[in-house]
Amino acid sequence: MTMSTPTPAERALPLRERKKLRTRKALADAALRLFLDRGFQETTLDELVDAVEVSKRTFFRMYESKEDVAMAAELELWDAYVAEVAARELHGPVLDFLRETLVAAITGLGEDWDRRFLATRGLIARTPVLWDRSLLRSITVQARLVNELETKLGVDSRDDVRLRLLGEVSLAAWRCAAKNWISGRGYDGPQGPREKLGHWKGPGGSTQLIRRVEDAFHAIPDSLTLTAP
Amino acid sequence: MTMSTPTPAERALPLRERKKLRTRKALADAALRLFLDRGFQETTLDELVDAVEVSKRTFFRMYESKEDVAMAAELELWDAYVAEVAARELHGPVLDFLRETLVAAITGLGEDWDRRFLATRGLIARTPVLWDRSLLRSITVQARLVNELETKLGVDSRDDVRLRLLGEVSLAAWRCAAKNWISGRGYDGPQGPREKLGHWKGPGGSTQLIRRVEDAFHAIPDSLTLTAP
DNA sequence: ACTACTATGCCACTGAGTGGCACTTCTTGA
DNA sequence: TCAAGAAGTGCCACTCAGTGGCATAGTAGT
Repeated sequence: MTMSTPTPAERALPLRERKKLRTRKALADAALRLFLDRGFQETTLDELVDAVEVSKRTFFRMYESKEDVAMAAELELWDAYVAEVAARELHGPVLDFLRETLVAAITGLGEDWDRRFLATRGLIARTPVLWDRSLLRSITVQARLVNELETKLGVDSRDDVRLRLLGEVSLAAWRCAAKNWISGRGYDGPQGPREKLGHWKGPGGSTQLIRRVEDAFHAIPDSLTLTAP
Repeated sequence: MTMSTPTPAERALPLRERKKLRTRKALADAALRLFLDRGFQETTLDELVDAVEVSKRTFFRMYESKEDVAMAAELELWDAYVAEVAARELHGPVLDFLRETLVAAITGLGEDWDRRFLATRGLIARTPVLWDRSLLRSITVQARLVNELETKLGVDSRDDVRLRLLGEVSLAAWRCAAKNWISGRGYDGPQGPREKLGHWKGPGGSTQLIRRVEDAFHAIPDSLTLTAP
């Protein structure tokens, strides 16, 4: 386990918690490295656990499954998203709220996350079981979001359908955005070429990801009226 | 393995195929019975396989996983849906097309399916792993649908986002519909009380399911403009 | 009947995930 | 400062889905 200079936030936590977070992070880092190197299926949990010098039992106290540790970066995003939704005031169109909040969550995660997430999505894209799990997580987070929004709006179960649909649509937009972000490098979205933008965090960076997200959200109304000749 | 009077469609198939389909069905039936009786997690594959007097190896030639055999009825629906989409002419609003086709697929599956599907959804609702798997399948079918629609429409990858979003939204509507169908028995949708309808296949029948589907699809445009005070 | 072919059975094996208990390490309160 | 007590960890045996390989039995075509 490598030592690193603890952030102020870490310092505030009791020693026990800090240690726990450190092995948690060590597991995620080693997992990403091993999986990228040898492949997800090809790497066994025992190998991962040996590399971090932790028992398998401890691993399962940190992560629910082998898939989850590979997608640790994505799980961080979802936690940030839900927290952001809970923290923000809600008024105006809910769909806009969900988009803005998602963008805010991405922005708030920093550059290190940026790199890890890019690598993670690459791994997910070429590993079917991870792809499935990622899909599933994106739907599960929708339930958490809708739950939060219900409290905020105080809706009864009658309006439920609309709210749930809205959650589904938002996460659907996310999935489209994330897919395009990884696969389509040379694509200029409806907002025109990117060179004019000025500062952005390089190819595949979170700035590009955010643009994909906004493109996808903006495409929603049009998609509903899509008509065949 | 119980014998039953073969339908004309079955008679057309070679003997080998018929046998295969029969064990396939026997597995699905026994699985549903056992899982409903003892619970999904509590029943092992070996027990199921023993009950049908088939080897475990054979089981995995029929179904991909333990989850899949429990959701056999749902898989039938998805196959029917995709087939229906492939068979129909496409013109007019694509969202309407997807709704109508889904309704047609449900209608075409018959009363036996009706009963099995109701039981299946009940099982899914109280079994987390099945719930997850069902969610996943509903997203996977979306990929198949979009694929089919792409061929029909001849769209380039630029329009892809809209088409994919449309697929996502449709399946999202389905998930809402299916959830409400199982959980909310006493709920009168926006189309008014049901007693006036005349013929329908009883509580939880596919006629009710279809109404849920139509309600959910109709709620889509409204949900997008949902606004907080 | 003879030959493809293909579905099935059998069996050993992998590997994720769990339960239980002993052990170590941190926290807390007197 | 030191003794509980709590929380985290390691070890080990176990369950059970899912797979690979090969022998066998039943089916289709000639």
